[in-house]
Amino acid sequence: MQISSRFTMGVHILTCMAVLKDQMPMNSDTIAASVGTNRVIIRKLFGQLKEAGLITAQRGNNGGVALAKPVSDINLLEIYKAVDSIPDNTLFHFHENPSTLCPVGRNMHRVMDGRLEKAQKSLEDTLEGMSLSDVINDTEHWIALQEKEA
Amino acid sequence: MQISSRFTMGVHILTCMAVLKDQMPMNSDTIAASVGTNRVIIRKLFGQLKEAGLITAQRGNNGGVALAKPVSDINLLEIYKAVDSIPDNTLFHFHENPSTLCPVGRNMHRVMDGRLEKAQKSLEDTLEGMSLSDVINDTEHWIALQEKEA
DNA sequence: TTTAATGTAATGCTTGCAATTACGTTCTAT
DNA sequence: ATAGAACGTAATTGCAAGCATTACATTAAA
Repeated sequence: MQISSRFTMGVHILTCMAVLKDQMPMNSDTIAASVGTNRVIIRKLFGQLKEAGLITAQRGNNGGVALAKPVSDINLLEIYKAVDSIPDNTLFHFHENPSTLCPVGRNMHRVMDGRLEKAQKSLEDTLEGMSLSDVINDTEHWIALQEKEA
Repeated sequence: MQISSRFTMGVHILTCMAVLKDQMPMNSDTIAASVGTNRVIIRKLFGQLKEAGLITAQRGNNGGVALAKPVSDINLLEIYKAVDSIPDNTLFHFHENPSTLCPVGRNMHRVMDGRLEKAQKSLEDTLEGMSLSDVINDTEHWIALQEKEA
């Protein structure tokens, strides 16, 4: 199985908010158009990003969302954890009913759980080392190049 | 989402084959009982493990499966790749239709693809560094402890 | 008070996993 | 030869999750 696209959508949302800041306040319609999905999907993600303290949201006329902290203080792991509701240390799905009678089945969890945690942690550590501000810089770099060409 | 339990089942199968080697040749019924699933599930995994060159299978009376190489030559990444059919570099599911009109949407793939690959690779590198023989040793260690207690 | 925005409940569609039944195929032992 | 044991595989079902969509509730500014 794959990790859901909510993660890349979450990064996309925050990048939009930073790069298109002259269009603030951003709303779910604008972002949904950029992401290519429905506004309700975006609003659900707003809720999760807000919950994680990454954005603030304002209802009402001229409402919309805004970044809650400097983008240099946000890393990709935070976004991943905010939107991809995988409980801790369960990226790998263990088969549930190994036999307690078989000496191998009886010990599989004991033997494997630590290894699975370690594998998951290396993925998460890598994401943690990636800053949202770098993603934004790269995006702006490409936009600048494309504007020069045009 | 989670990575399917086929991975942990695959490790379980190979561990059974190594640890319970006095019961060879192993068959799908015995292993299905240890894993706690149906024999057809196990046979499908046999097919994938065979495809990956990890085991051999013999039909017919007194058939069954056997390890195709020394367990010290098998690492957990091989098992993962054998059974968890995630095409290369697609552990993360990217949202499919970012707008080409929006300067952010237009560049999301360019900016993110390399980062996602890198994150996936750290998970895979960690699995690659884990040997099946270590898993088997740990399992046998626990079995020995439990036999001493009894 | 109108309007624009988020929040959320309900529904449907699709996909993938796991389990199961049933049957086909192959090989050994007698 | 043939009976039986084993893998191989097709078809079906149940179930859960993701994503999309519609509809409506709530909020707040102009």
